[in-house]
Amino acid sequence: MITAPPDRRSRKRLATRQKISDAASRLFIKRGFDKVTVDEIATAADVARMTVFNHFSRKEDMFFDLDEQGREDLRSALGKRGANISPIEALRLFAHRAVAEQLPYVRFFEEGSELFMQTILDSEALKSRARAIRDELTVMLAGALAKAASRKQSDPVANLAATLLVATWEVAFLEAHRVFRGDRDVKKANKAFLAIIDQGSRGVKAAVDGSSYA
Amino acid sequence: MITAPPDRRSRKRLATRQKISDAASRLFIKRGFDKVTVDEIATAADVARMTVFNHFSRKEDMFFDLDEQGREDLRSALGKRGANISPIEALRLFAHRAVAEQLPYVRFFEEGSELFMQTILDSEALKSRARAIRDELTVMLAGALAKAASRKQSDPVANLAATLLVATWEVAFLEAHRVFRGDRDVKKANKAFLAIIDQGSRGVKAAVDGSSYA
DNA sequence: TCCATATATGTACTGAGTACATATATATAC
DNA sequence: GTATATATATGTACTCAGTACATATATGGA
Repeated sequence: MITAPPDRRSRKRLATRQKISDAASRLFIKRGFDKVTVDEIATAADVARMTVFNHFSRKEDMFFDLDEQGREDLRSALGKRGANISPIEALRLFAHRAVAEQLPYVRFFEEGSELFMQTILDSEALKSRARAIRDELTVMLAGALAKAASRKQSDPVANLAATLLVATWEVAFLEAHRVFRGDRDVKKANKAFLAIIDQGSRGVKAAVDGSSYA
Repeated sequence: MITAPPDRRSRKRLATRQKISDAASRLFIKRGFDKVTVDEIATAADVARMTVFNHFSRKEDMFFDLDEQGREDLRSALGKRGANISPIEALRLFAHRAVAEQLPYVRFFEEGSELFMQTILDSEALKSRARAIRDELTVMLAGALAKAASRKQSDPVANLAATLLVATWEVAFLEAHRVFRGDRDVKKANKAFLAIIDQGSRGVKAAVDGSSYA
C-alpha cells in the first residue's frame, strides 16, 4: 500500500499516531469508552495531551480509526461493476463476495469483533459517532450512485436508494451480530446477514424501479 | 388536552419549564444553537443554571421539545388501521392524510419551519440528536410493527421494515424542504414528499413481501 | 402549626475541546 | 556544515456542558 519509503518526519508522525491509537484502543476495550479520559490516553501513549488532539480531533476518532478502507471498497465495487449490472445489484454482489472472502467488515465472530461491538453499544458517544459515520456514508453513496447512473448530484432517487441501502446494511450487520451472539454459529450469522441484504436489495430495486439505479 | 386543573406546584413547574423552553428557542433561532450557552438561557429565563438542567437533561432537549405527539400519531395510525390494511400501507396512508390535513410535522413552508430546519443543519449537536431520535423512532416502530403483525419483538423483518420506513420518511422530509427552499411552491413540495413516501413504501413492501407486514 | 416532599438554588467539580504561544526536530537551501 | 523555514510536539490557560451533592424555599397534607 505504501509506495515510497516515507521520510523520517512522516514516519515519526505516523508512529506517534499509531502509538496513540493503540493505547486508546486498548484502554477503550478494557474499561469502556466513557471511562477513559484523554489524559489517561496521553499518559499511556507517553505523549502530551495536546499531541492527542493534534492527531485526532475527536476522542471518538481514536476508536473508529479505519472505515476509510470500507468506503474505498464500496466505491470500487460500484466503479468496477460489469456492464449490465445495476449499481444496486453490484452492491448486493459485493456483500456476497465480502462474506465469501470473509473481508474484515463482515467477520462478526472473531474475538475482537464482539468486544468492539459491545464497546460501541455501551457508549452513547460511540453510538452517536457511528450514526454520523452512517450518514456520511449515505451521502457518499448517493453521490456515487448518481454518478454511476449519470444523473445530477442530489438526485432524490439516488438519495432514497442510498439511504435505503445503508439502512439495509445496518440492519444486516446488527442482525448477524445478534444471531452470532446467540448461537455462536458463523454459518448461521452469515446466512442471516445475506438474507437481509437480499431482502433489502429487492426492496430498494422495487422502490427505484424504472430509474437507472435498479 | 389538560383534563383536570393541576395544583399550584405542577402549574408552577410547567410554567418554569415553558419559560426555559421559550427563552431557549428564541435564542437558538436567533443566534444558532452552538452560540448560545446554558448560562445565557438561564439568565434569559430568569432561573438558576441548575434549574435548567433540572427540566432538560441535555441542552438539545430544549430544542426538540415536542416529537412526543408525532410518535403517538404514528402508533395510533398503526393501531387504528382498517382490517385489511397492512401496517406499511397504513403508514403510507397516514402520510397522505398528514399532508392533506396539513398536520404540523409536514408543514415544510411556514416561517418558523425553515428557520427550525436551518438551525438543525447548522449545528452538529442538533444533527446528532436528530439522528438519535430517528433511531429511537425506528426501535419504537419496529416494536409496533412486530406487535401489529403478531410477531415476536426483535423480529428481523420488522427491524428491516421499520428501518427502511424511517429512512424513507427522512428522505421525503429533506427532499420536500429542499424543493420548497428552491421554488417556494407548497404544492410542489407536498408532491415531492408524497412521491418519495410512495416510492419508499413500494420498496419496503417488496422487501418484506410474503411476511405479514406487506 | 408542624412535617414531608417537590422544586429551585448554590457551590464545586470533571472532562472534552479550543486558542494560542513556544519548543524541538526535520527538511531544504546555501 | 550552517542558516533558515516548517512540521510536529508541548505547555498554559481558557470555555462550556454536564454531574454530584448540599441547601433553601415553597407547597400539600396532617
